[in-house]
Amino acid sequence: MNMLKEHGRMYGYEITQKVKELTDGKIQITEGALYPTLHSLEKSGELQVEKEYFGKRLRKYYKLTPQGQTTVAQKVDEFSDFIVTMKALLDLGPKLSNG
Amino acid sequence: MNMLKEHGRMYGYEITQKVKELTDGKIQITEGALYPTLHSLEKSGELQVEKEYFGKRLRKYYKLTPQGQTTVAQKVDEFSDFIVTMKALLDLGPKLSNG
DNA sequence: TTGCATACATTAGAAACTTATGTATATTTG
DNA sequence: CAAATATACATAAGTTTCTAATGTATGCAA
Repeated sequence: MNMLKEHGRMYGYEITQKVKELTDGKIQITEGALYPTLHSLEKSGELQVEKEYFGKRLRKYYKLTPQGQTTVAQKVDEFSDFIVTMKALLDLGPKLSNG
Repeated sequence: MNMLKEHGRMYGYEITQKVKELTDGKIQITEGALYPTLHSLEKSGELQVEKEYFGKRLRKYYKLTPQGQTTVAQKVDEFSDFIVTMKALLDLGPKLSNG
């Protein structure tokens, strides 16, 4: 969801490729994980979908709703807090101080 | 497992309390998650157990085997890498640089 | 024309968690 | 002193969420 904030709108396959690219292949989002999640987020009003054809191939572009933007900001904050907590718990100071 | 490295040996209930304390209550390890994991790690040779009685109450003290120490170091490294990857993916530079 | 990439989707099975329950001892509090 | 809470172990049912597999179809390159 965070990427949608930065990229405006993206379609499923694009998300899998972008994440793979940005993480040097370390994180691979499988279709079985992604598509049900997108459907679920759409249903709960976090995402809005726009169907478009690229040639004869369907693309479903997803973008954040206002509600989705709030949720993203909140989730990213929570994740930041989690990292801070884990650094304290695992004593990860030196290795991560310069990312 | 990382805490075992630092504390030498700990028993299950102690682990739940220590994690709660070190994380200001943000992470609560439930018994249903902890005990099966400890049993599994013991079975796979990562942990060694020493049963002792404190009064009439049994305590099972767990400590890392040499194999377990290797595994901990490896897992902590993996987690550090993961955080670095996620910082890049989520653009978390400012908030966590001095986390 | 065969294989790989793009693009969607679902499903079976596995893994890992939460919540609830169970047993028993020890301590604190009203 | 009784009741509640804390200590200390453990298991089990149910949920969530992931991976791996499978399916359909188009586009492109070897």
